[in-house]
Amino acid sequence: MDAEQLADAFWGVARLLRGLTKEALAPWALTPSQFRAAGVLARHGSIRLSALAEHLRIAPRSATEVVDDLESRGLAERSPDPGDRRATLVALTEKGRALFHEIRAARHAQSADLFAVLDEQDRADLGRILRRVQEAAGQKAGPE
Amino acid sequence: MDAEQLADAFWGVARLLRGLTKEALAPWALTPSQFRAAGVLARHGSIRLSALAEHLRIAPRSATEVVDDLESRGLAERSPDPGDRRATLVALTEKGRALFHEIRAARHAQSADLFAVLDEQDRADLGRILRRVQEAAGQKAGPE
DNA sequence: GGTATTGCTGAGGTTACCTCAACGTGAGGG
DNA sequence: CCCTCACGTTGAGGTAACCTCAGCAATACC
Repeated sequence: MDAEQLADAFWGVARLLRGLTKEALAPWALTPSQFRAAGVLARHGSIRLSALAEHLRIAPRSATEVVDDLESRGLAERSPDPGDRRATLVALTEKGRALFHEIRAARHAQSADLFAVLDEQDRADLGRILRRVQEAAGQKAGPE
Repeated sequence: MDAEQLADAFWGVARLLRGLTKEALAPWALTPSQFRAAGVLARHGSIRLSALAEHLRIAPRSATEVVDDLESRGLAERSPDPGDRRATLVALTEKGRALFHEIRAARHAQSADLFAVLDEQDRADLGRILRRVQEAAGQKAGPE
């Protein structure tokens, strides 16, 4: 199996997954990048804007923007970092946490559907193979 | 292996591939979308703007833009469709074809590197599994 | 031959990023 | 103690890659 074909097959599935995420997000009018940010906040609790940017692998300035969006919708809130008055901490509000978990469940159900055609063996193989590719490329973490 | 984890592993590898393409394109200052369009033109020869848009799965108006870019760099050219004076045919120039093949070779080498950690069995499994997921989702073609 | 449709493009909008410069704050050296 | 330098965030402004909507030819249909 040739690398080119593998890459092609890859993009096909990637497109499917992107479609699913978009679909799961549509009812709540949340954009994928807002959802990703919410995911980081859900995992890490109250963190600095710059730390959020690092997790998302975007520039700090861009994190400001995503947080603005989430904040304007009451899903996240800023608070001053008590230990350093330059810094701002960001955290999900109760509403944000609830929405995040709701969407995550919907998306989970969808991707489960997508991969449901694979038997347990194939799923395990797929996971193992993907991880090996990532590790070999010196890639530690997935998309946070 | 849980669907969520599979999706995560997936995005990790997808990000790697995206990085590779960007890297291969950088020396020639070609954007990914221009490269994709060039690929369609390389495969299909002289086609209508609207047909190009379909292959790329973008709006016709957006194809106009990509073709503008390629044309301004001397990589593609428009010509009137002899059979329908409303339509415009687009094709790569000689220069465009040469550049496309050069970049394609570079990118091929890179993705071969990325998948080189896998043995033949894993590569075959990966290809088979990805295809099955796509077929089950009713997805015929890869990204043209 | 009048009406609907098709193919392209100008105008203008959106999303998700980016860089650069400014501003307040913190930290280390003399 | 103060001065300079580094850090954290944000305003201003830019970019790529899309989008829709409206307009203008040219074609197709009845």
